[in-house]
Amino acid sequence: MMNNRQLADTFTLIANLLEIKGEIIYKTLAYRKASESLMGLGREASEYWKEGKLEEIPGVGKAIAEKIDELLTTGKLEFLEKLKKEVPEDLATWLPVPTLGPKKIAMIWKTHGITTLAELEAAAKEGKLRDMPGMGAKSETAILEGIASLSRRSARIPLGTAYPLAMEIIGQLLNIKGVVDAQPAGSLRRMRSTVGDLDILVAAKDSSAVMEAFVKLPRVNRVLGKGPTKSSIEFNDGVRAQVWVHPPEKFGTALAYATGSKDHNVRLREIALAKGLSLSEHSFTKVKGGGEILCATEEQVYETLGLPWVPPELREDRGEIQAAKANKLPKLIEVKNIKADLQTHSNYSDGKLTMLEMAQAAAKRGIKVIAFTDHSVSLGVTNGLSIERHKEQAAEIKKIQKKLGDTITVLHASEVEIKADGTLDYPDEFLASLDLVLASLHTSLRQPR
DNA sequence: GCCGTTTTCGGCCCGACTGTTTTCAGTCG
Ligand SMILES: Nc1nc2c(ncn2[C@H]2C[C@H](O)[C@@H](COP(=O)(O)OP(=O)(O)OP(=O)(O)O)O2)c(=O)[nH]1
Ligand SMILES: [Mg+2]
Repeated sequence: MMNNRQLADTFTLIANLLEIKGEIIYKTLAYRKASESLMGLGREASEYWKEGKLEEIPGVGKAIAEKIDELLTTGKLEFLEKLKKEVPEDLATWLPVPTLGPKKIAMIWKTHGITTLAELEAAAKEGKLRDMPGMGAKSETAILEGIASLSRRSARIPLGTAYPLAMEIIGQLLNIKGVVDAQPAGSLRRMRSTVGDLDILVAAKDSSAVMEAFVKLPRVNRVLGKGPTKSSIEFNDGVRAQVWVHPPEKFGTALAYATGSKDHNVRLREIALAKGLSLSEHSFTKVKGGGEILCATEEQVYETLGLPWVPPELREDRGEIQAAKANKLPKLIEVKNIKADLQTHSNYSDGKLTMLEMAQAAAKRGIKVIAFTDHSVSLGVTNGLSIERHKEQAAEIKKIQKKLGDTITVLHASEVEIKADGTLDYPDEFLASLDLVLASLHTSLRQPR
């Protein structure tokens, strides 16, 4: 049975091949949207299917529902098999090459009859691409550089790695004369768990100094583009970053744009159009008769649209527009709302800090309850605690509690191993003496059900 | 191909940068 990812991959492939084929762009868009929608779906599409409700999935209409049905029933799709015969599947592997899109790919394929990435590289090296219409020596070199960049290109970067990197760049940009503000944008500001690149927005009257400094940052491997409003770079490790510079009086529209997501932006722009306004990163303009509204803050952007400000974390076009319209945006849980940390490891097992250090740090962050859930005895690699050592730990926790008074409540707990036979690591009588017990699996994960 | 309290047909966001081009197409954000 195909899962959502496999279905999504199938529709992305269809979109890619259709685009190379030269199909109506909105049709390819529909397949792409359906694919994205499947990726972000909370439930398996097969469940909708069993209930006969496939068309309730956003972006799925009659035609795509029928294709999902065929894929779930047979595991195959006649439409795609036929399409692959018209447009070789290999061509889709060219799309990740920067500067190559569906139009150029189709032209190169039809002119030279080549389909694999290796053939493309060879053709470019032989100088066979430069004579085609709309192409020249530079575009040929760009393709070769693009192919080379594919191997350098890192996967998406975890937020925890990307955020400090971006803040470091922002720190350097803030030092530049004339820079009023610099903020993380894109998926970084939306706090996605991984980001594809580092997007940064700078407020400054004049952009040239920022652009010059940006492309000369340490460890820049190549400059992908450099203009008066936008520049982008690739670092040696393949990580990409881009910066936009807009004047302070446009910072609101610019930040809304740069924060995205793309789909959220499109929704905002549609709402603007319904009000007779055209929204871009620069401003709102009146569709009839002209006239411009500048927004220095995001609040002004949303206010102009008749919406409350939407937290970046929600800007994914996953229902937040509807919620905003109805004034029913959820109140997000923030770090300051966290009152208890009930899963921690101290240096009693595989943690690095002492319990006192951790309890003090937690108290400093406003946390009211901390539970020490060090590993249990059978997890030897983590220095799991014997019952004897638990007694020491209990005594130490008493001392810590005394020292810290009522600033924080310290609980004596354990992350107890569930062993291969399903039993727990300690006898029930001992578990009953703990304040809290977590049970978890670390070994023998491949047993039959 | 999808979608709809202004539409069941006719729209579907809008602009920057590059390289090629004598005014714009393609790609990308
Ligand atoms: N209006 C509009 N804005 C776009 C479009 N594509 C991208 N943007 C805006 C919103 C994005 O959040 C922002 C940065 O683009 P990115 O490609 O870096 O996307 P994002 O950072 O959201 O995701 P990522 O983790 O980088 O894949 O640019 C578009 O087609 N239209
Ligand atoms: Mg990004």
